[in-house]
Amino acid sequence: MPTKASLGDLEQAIMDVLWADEAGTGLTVREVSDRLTGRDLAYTTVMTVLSRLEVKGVTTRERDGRAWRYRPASTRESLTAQAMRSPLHDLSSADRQAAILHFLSEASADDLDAVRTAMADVEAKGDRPRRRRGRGAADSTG
Amino acid sequence: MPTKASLGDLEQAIMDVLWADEAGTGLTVREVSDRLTGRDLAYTTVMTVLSRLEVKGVTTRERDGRAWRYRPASTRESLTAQAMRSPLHDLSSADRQAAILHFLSEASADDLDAVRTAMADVEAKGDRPRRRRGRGAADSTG
DNA sequence: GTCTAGTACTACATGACGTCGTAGACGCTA
DNA sequence: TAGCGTCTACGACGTCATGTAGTACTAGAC
Repeated sequence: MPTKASLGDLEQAIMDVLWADEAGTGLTVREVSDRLTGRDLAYTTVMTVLSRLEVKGVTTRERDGRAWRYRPASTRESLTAQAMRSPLHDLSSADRQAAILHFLSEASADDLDAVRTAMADVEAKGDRPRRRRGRGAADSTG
Repeated sequence: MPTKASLGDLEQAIMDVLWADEAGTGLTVREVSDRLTGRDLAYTTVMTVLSRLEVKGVTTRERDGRAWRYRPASTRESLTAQAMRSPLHDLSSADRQAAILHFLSEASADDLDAVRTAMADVEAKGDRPRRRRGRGAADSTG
């Protein structure tokens, strides 16, 4: 898996389509292509990007007859979290702390709320080995 | 000012040198070049990268005789914080929350401590009622 | 004038991405 | 069995970011 999970515009747009798939059975190239509104791309373009995404490990695919069905390899929030973590990766502990402080000091009120809520959640889970599906923030996106 | 502040390896290494400059008066190309240990680069290579960094807005420079003195345009933590913020940029509020939750749920104990401390700090400073979208993204960072 | 140390400008390779075209395989149908 | 439509595999090309560096020009020091 790539430590760096930054995607290009089209790659991002295609991941959005994949993440929006309610059924969760995955989408064929044709289906992704049809749902990519606003862009008028050749079928092969979508296919190429989907393949690259699979090579990067961002999607998985299974055969469905002659076609492939693509699914996101991870949730949007997981990928986002990974992208947030990545800049911290090579820093010393002190630098990480400073960066986190900086990050929070410039965060919006909404984001700070999210952090508070999440911290409570994480601490609740960490303090006791109790397994409790909280608040539903974790499963909004498949 | 690029929203995206991801740097290449050499760019990063050069920023490290710049950040390590205690004097704070900035470094010339020659000085940066000399302090870049481990790499045996042509003077012009360093110069080129320093110029690009300046174009990107990551460094500033002032004349010192015929030479330029380069300084980081922002602190390491500021740039890192910006890089952490960037993946959240285009997400809906719900997705941001989910991503933040995910980020924290996989953070190390040290990082969680840092978050706690930072939260306390931030809250102490901004004691006003939340719910406000008061301070946004205004910083020297640019 | 000639050195020397800087800068400016140009260049080239590689890799990531966006964008397709072509060739070949598979299944259905006239 | 020959077509036709639908897929995939592979290859290609343009552009942009990065790493890397050469050459030309310039301002002081001798």
